[in-house]
Amino acid sequence: MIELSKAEFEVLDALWINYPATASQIIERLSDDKQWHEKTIKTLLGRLVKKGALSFEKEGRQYIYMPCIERADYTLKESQNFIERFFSGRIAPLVSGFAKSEQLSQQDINELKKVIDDWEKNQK
Amino acid sequence: MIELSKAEFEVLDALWINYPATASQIIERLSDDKQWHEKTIKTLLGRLVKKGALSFEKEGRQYIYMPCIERADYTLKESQNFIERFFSGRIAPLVSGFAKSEQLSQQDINELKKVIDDWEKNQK
DNA sequence: AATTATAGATTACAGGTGTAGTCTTTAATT
DNA sequence: AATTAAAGACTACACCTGTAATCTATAATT
Repeated sequence: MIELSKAEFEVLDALWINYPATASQIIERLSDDKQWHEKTIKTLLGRLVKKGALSFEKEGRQYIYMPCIERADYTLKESQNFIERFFSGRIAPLVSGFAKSEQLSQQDINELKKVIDDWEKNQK
Repeated sequence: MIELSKAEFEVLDALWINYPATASQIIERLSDDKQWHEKTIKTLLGRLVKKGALSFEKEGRQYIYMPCIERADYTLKESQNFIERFFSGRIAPLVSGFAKSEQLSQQDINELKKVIDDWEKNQK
């Protein structure tokens, strides 16, 4: 699996919003939340290309970037990894930890119920 | 929050199994799963002390280590952090990702239902 | 008492990461 | 055509991390 650092992930995340996109567009998108220097983002784009998470095509003197991996795939793998490391691979203890510390809203509960519901329908 | 590396967490995790404990006991516990050199584990213990995750008392020429933080607290914070970074702070999309990729067993579902049940009882 | 073994302290070192600055090339502007 | 500006390439550098090896002090053994 491709391993991304936190900062690299955030750059890729900005691309996932809408792609293909140029470096300037990505920099623009990130400028709301982050105080990153343009050069910093360019460095991260380069590292993402090197790691195989992005590809690009030349257009004039700019690059047009495209993700090579899907967000859902990446986050699923990270989630599995996380749950393995901290909860021996079981998901309920994670949710239970949230419940115990009052981190769950009624909306979370409703959404979780729906996930369970859909899962059960799928079993039949 | 105290930030631990993966390796540091695993050492602390071995201490959480049962504490207080000496370095040798921790090394012993880790030897089943890990091929770590004794020196490596000592280094990690030192870093954990420096980060404030462990304390110790001298006993003869050994140290007796104690965790300064609880596992549940640490994993809860890591979980919040994780879910914030990857799922904008919402937990259901994580579970949903597992469901979609057939990562959920009937047991997981049962456990999740119980968590929801307990949560609802607690609301009344 | 002298020697040895062992615990912890200190040092090492390469690769990853956050965070840019400088260099080079080429498109755009004067 | 000459100059400037901007894109990407390359370089930098300190701190973190994994993974130990060496140094130092002291408890244990001969």
